[in-house]
Amino acid sequence: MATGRTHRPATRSRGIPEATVARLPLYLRALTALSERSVPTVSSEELAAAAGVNSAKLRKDFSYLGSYGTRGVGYDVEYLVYQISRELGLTQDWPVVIVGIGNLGAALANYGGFASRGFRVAALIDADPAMAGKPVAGIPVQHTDDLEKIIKDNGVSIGVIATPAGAAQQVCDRLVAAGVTSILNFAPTVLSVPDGVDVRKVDLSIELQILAFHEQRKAGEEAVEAMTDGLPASAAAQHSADKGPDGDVPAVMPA
Amino acid sequence: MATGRTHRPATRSRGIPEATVARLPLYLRALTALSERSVPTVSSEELAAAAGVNSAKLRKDFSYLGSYGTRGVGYDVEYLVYQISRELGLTQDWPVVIVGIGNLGAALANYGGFASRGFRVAALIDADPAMAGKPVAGIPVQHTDDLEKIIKDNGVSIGVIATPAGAAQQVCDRLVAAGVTSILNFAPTVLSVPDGVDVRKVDLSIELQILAFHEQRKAGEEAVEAMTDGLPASAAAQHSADKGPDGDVPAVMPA
DNA sequence: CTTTGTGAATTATTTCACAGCA
DNA sequence: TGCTGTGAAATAATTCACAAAG
Repeated sequence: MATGRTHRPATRSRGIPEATVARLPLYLRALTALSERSVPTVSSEELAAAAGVNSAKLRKDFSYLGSYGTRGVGYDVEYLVYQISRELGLTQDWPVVIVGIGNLGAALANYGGFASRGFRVAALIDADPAMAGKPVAGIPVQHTDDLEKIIKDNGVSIGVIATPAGAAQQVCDRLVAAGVTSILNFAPTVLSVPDGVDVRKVDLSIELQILAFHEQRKAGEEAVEAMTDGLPASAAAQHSADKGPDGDVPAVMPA
Repeated sequence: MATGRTHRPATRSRGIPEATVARLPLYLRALTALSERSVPTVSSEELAAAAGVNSAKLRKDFSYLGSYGTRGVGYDVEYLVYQISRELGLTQDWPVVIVGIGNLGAALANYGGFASRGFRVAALIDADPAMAGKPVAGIPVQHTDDLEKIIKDNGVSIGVIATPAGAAQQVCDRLVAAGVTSILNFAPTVLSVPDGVDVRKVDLSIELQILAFHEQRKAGEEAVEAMTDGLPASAAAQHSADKGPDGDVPAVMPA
């Protein structure tokens, strides 16, 4: 049973829709920026604009968390930051390991956003013996042989895979066997994992292909542009750009 | 009307659902692998397994493209590769520029997956004068001052932003003004763009936060595990892991 | 008078399940 | 027979639109 779960719509519910969960980080980022500017409260309209969604969606999203706003006023920025952080589990420390310290792995290790919110790079792991001991982003790279020990010693439950595609599944299997239950995969491969393990993928190549699809369509339409006939205007055509800037569905990366 | 569009369900239709479009690259990758192994045909069941989705979804997805399979047999690998490539617009060349050649930008420039399928890194652009002229991945970095000229001279319609968050919107505005209509944003910011411009984002930080959310839930459930009572087991919790390996919704990156 | 919170309506996506073609 | 293609049913997500709280 995929991450099993019993389920129950009953009572209070704790069933936050996946689509909502995916937007919480966006709200949190916008709120953090407001917090840094010492803005005390914000309306759903303003916050929605900052996060690039519409206000109805934002309010509905927040309604799954509880009633944290004040009618006629808006939301208390600090309070919301705390509530969302807690909901996302960011009030605790999450040690993360990055496996595969090539160009991308190094870029991820150097990426600041990590430390900021609950995440801490506990270790960098690479299969190349020549890399062992060399510091990347101030952290010494360790050899793959010690992967299991590193995971266990640091209590790591989240792993980032930035290896070549060919090595990804094997690395994934070892991470999972060692106790990792969440994986962020940058390798252009579909990983298979047992139930209870979450995988998210980031794939540049897929993203570019999706853009190419829409790009091609734009080009084709220029030609058909004229015929704005009054017929079945049919097909909605929502793709990305919802209202404003929006970014949308899934993500991807190299392929 | 996001990216405008007139549309017409009529006749053949050309309204491929966004969720389907997002999966086509996955199918294409799996098919390409089969093609390299000279596998002539594949069933929806096999291909679905390779792509990490279920076969009903795959067949439904393909049904939007047309009837490319043979009942009782399956799909011709080469033919499907061609059809999907064409649908995604990969049979043409897409010059791409990468703006912001830091750790990440360099990693992207070095990333092989680019060239493979229709995409070509036409130029690397950075604001640091010290970078100008230095080759990264064999391509000389050019200065931001020449951004507009580079876009126009190369007929670029897809831009990748890998700058710090603070510079992203400005770079985006210039790209759009110069003619770019599709943007892949790696900077942890919401970009605003005019209608007709597509933006997709890749955000490491958001992905990690989504994983943390599910991770936290897993931990919480261990405690409640026992009480499989018929009462308010509450919280649904369908999150990721669909059936098999699946990878799911949106994607993200640095924050 | 303003802005939240939320049922109800709408739209999108997934899954079922099976008729029908090769 | 085996497997595709697809209506119809089931789920999920979004948007509307408004009552009610401050």
